[in-house]
Amino acid sequence: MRRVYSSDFLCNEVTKLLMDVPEVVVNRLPQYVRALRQILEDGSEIVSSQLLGQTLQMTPAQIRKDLSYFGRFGKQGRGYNVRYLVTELQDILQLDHEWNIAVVGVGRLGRAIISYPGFSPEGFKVIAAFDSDSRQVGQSIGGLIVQPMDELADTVRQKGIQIGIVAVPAAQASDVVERITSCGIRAILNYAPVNPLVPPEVKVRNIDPVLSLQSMTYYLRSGDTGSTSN
Amino acid sequence: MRRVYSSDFLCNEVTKLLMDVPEVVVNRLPQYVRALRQILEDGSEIVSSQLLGQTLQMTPAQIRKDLSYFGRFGKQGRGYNVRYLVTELQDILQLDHEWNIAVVGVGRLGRAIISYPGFSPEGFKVIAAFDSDSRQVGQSIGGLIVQPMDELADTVRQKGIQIGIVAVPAAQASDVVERITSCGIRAILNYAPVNPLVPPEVKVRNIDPVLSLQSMTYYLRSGDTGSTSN
DNA sequence: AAATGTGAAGACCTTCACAGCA
DNA sequence: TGCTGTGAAGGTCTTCACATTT
Repeated sequence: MRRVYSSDFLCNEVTKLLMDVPEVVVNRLPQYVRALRQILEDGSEIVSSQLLGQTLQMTPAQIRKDLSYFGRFGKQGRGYNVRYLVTELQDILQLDHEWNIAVVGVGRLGRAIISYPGFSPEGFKVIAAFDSDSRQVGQSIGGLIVQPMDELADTVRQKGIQIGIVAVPAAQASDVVERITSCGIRAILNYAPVNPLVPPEVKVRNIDPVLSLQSMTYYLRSGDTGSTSN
Repeated sequence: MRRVYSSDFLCNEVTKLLMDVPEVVVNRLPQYVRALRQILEDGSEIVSSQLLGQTLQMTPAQIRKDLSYFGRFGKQGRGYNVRYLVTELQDILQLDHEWNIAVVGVGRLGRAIISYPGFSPEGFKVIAAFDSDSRQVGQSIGGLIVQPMDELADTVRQKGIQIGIVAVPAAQASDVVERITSCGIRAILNYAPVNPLVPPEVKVRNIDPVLSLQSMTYYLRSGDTGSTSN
């Protein structure tokens, strides 16, 4: 009944990519890429899960298990070829592509994002800016002319924009996210202090420093470092 | 056999606070606070876990379980008194305090953080700024005079600074985190693209938009929305 | 009747430990 | 020998489902 190639066929790398990989695992891959690039810069061509784990404060087992979702990149007894592993992970994450980004909202925060020099070396290009405030429209920010919101859909299509960054006040955020997703954009980096509702095919990452601070203050109880005196 | 007060005594709120609450639970509390404040503004005095769950895209069971780590705040058959629940959660998270913050690194990013208007309404006050570059020292940014790094320890002590924000380049981040923690600071918001190693009593929250983008691109595979054609 | 609080069950993720290979 | 890749075990978090209370 079972055909000769079925086992290998079902387990090749293409199929692995289509398998359900836990999202926590995917979220760690960029950290691996960053650490591996650093290790390469420091002159090592080979790395063990042990050593990589020390660098990233993770257990070697977790790293091996994570990588095993995508293929068999190591050599038993030796470790991983750093150069090879980096390129594989970059492929998996599609970091070889260039990604075009539109920023919506050009207030203080939006301007800082547009001028942030850390995106473009990683292949993330902010190539359009939008604002609903007509006084902002037409202004030049970091080489971009601010466009009105009703040009969003056309520009996304014409310029091949795949990622949206939301930098508008909380009150407008849900509407803006709705407009962005209805243009077919499936990845949103959201700086507004709301957790927008999106269709299941859309990924959102929220960046919210106030929430981060508010969860840390829980642990800032006076002299206590975790031990109790019974 | 069972003494009248024993159960209540062992389960009072002080004891609950000392129990080990999962960190994921603590991380959700600020979201509850934000949503509850909004609900209050919208005019509701009572809310059910059902309704709160809809707002936050969480299951009602999760909300009830999370809250149960800290006390019994609801009334069966009625729901939660919003005003009461907000104040309880604010107490738990210590959001009634004012928290003093030092920003280290006054480059583009550090300046944006110092001038960010979203911290202070939430009780987070940036009251000092430091930089290792002597050309920055002495400059005024958002009303703060940039200080040299060797004044860090004294200023932290004198001004009662409890939180540090790191906004320096990756290469300096580990050193800066080390200096900050050695001043006794136990909460760090890190904008540098590294995951610094800290003693167990120190909490770090990393804010790294590039990592967020790099994990989303994994999912941006062409027309596929998750279904396979067999 | 309606909604909480919570043990128990289930899902998910991490770690272990070892077979297998260089 | 040394290190990977991986089933199995262990641990953590989420969800279920219902007794309980208003």
